[in-house]
Amino acid sequence: MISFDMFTATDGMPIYLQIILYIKRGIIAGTIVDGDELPSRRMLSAVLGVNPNTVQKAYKMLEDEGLIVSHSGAKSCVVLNEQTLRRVREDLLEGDAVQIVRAMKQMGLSKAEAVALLDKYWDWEE
Amino acid sequence: MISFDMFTATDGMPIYLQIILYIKRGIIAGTIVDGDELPSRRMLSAVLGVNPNTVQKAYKMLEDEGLIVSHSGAKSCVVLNEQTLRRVREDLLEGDAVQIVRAMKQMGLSKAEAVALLDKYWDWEE
Amino acid sequence: MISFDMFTATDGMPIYLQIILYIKRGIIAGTIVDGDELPSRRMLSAVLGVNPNTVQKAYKMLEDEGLIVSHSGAKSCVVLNEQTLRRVREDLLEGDAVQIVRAMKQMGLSKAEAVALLDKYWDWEE
Amino acid sequence: MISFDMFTATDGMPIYLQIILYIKRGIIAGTIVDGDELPSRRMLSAVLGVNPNTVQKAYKMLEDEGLIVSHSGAKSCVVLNEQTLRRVREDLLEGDAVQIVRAMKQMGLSKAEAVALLDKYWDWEE
DNA sequence: GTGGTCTAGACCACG
DNA sequence: GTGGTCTAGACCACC
Repeated sequence: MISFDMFTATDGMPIYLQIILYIKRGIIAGTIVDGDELPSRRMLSAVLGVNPNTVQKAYKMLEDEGLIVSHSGAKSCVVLNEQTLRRVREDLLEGDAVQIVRAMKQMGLSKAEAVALLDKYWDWEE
Repeated sequence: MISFDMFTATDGMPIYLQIILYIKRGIIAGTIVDGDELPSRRMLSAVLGVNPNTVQKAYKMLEDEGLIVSHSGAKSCVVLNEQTLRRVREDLLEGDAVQIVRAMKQMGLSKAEAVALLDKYWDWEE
Repeated sequence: MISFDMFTATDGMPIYLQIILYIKRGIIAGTIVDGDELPSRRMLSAVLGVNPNTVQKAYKMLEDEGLIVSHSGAKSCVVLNEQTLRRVREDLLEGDAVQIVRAMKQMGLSKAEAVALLDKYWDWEE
Repeated sequence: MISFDMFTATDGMPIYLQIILYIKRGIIAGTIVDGDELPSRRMLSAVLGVNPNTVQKAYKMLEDEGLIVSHSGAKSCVVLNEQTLRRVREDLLEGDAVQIVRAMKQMGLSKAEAVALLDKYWDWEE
């Protein structure tokens, strides 16, 4: 069972997109693997403090994308093969990296300053 | 005059928040300084391809936050002192850094891998 | 024993309401009379291709309405007296008629056209 | 502009389906013709006493079906050609008639009784 | 003002 | 318990 304890709200990004992001990142990290059961809509919504419907929307989009399967009355399961895993990995890594670099450049940081910033906050705990 | 040529969409974030974010990053970068004139609402909306009302909303929130002043009939000007500049800087840098670190950790990257990723995409142009 | 072979879906109406409706129409038609045994929950659910819980819900509501009695371990029986029968009859006939008339009027039919339409489809078998 | 004063709630049928039905029946009746403007989401929702979102859903499905077109900021318009009009007409007339006949037969009415019922309630006003 | 979308809460059908 | 859907309310972007 996947745990969602690290999840926190972020900016103005819609919650359901954040949930999708979180799951995809877990897939990339290898903490979510083929056959894993997702937490139920109710449980996850309770943990995140959001409406079950918001989780439902995220799960639905993941299902449409072919990353999970849902059957009424049964838990939703992650279904991954080599190809989809690679696709998710490339999309997300590149997307995140590009966005991060753009943000730092807009703030006028040099590459060295960016690395220093990363280093500074890496072990920062909230 | 501030130029907005680099503007690009960011996930599901509302457009007016993206505009605010872009301006704040420019302030941090030093490309926007105290006394600068903001482009007119109609010009900026034309450049960004969005509705003038949307720009208006962003400017209004920046004004409420005390970062710009608008005189009716005249251009809007950026108003910065040491204190507000530092506040904006810390808010944004910290917020971005925390978000970046969380994303990379969720993907299971080590600090070294994160730095390598940053390095790889830094000079990447789209 | 009541038979349910004609049962078909009706728009977006919840299934348990359709079951209730079907039984009430049978009561009006006289095919279901005082003292009749209802089919068991599992048999009816098998015949209709729905979940036993759904049938259970319909029976429960009919029981609350006083139209049937259930003894644990025994079959459910229909309980009708003159008064309840008349009430059911009037409610349903009137409800259906009003709805039918409204539908036909909304489609711009005259009374004669409505009767003609009824006549045309009365002996129509699917 | 189409008026919705005759609209009333019906059974367990979802509200958005009722709205769709109402509009389609108006099309059949000829009271709604090609090029007509639909009432805005807010206005109609106020008249019907439902949430704007419910109307939105009905309009969206009608748009997907090709019966209306919507542009953000402008009113939604009905778009009809001979072919779609005929399709709507046949679908609805047949569907309504079949359902009406089935309901009446389930209640054990003869054709004559059905016609009499129709006649009785035709001039009935609520 | 307009339409579009996100979040929320309740209910239905299923195991 | 599970997932699916309908209704509700608020906000965003556009005219």
